[in-house]
Amino acid sequence: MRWNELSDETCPVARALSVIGDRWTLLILRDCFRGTRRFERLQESLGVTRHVLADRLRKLEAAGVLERVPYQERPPRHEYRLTERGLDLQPVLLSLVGWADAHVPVEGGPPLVYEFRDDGARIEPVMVDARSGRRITPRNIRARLRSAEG
Amino acid sequence: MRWNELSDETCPVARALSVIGDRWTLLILRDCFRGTRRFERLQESLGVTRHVLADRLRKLEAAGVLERVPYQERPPRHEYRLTERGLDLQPVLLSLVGWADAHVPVEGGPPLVYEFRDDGARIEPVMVDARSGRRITPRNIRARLRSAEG
DNA sequence: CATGTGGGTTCTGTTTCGGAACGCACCCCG
DNA sequence: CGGGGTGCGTTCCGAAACAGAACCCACATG
Repeated sequence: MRWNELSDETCPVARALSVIGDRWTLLILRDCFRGTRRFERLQESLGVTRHVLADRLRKLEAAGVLERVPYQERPPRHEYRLTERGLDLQPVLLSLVGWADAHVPVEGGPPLVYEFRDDGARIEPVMVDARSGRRITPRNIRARLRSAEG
Repeated sequence: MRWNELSDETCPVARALSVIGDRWTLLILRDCFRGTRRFERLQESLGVTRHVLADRLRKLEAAGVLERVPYQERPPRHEYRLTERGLDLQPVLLSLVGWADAHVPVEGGPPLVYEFRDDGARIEPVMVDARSGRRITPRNIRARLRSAEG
């Protein structure tokens, strides 16, 4: 299978990965969530080659995850900002962080923590069902094919 | 930066991606969550080359995400099963699915849905704070560096 | 003995990547 | 005006990863 054929797949995991499944893409997005928006800053933060960075930013823009916003003319300069679609990737990043802190830890505990903006309360992200609020675990849910009517 | 140097990074996203950031790895894990456990089944389901599949399975086993469980001797055969560490990746998969269904949809709506095993209630996964139950959105949380004492 | 199955390894040619240099439009400084 | 700095890429080359296909081996079955 060619990598860009993934977007034709029915499976939602495959479709998501066709956009963000690249090695560097999630690291770029991590930096965007941190507030890094400019090419030069991304490049020095990530250590990725400029060529690859330019390519990924173009693809993320084409996918509607980032948008180029001009911040000056003459010379034309712009920054890359997360769109709503990009912001919606936050759960993916948070899940990765949660998993890494639990299973690939660094000594001294998690180097960064999340807290609510309004009251500073520490956050421990978990997945629940939106309606019932019930906790989702690997064992208490199952997937079901929604063929014609679900 | 070399790809396998990622595991030395402090950033938890980078550490997670050093394990599962490969193109194929999350697709392999998706199949494992579906119950596919054997080399031959994975290969035909994914369309990945046998070489790459063998390599990724070895790496996932080394990372403790999958384990080889023998199911017969003579000839020795084994299957790959998710460990606890692997099962804990479920939120990552669920977030990807949620994002893809919202932003890279297929016509006719999501092809598979999740429900609770005990009562069959449809699940819509969202992230909340484990303690307070408050919903997590891209805008209402912030990250904070935990330098010495957090 | 021929065929099939499960689980790989070995080849070869194509993509992709990393590293470094180069290009270009502009600014500021003297 | 000349030289350096900045921001954002593009071009080039050798190295790594990949896809596709063939091959291998230990069995089981007929």
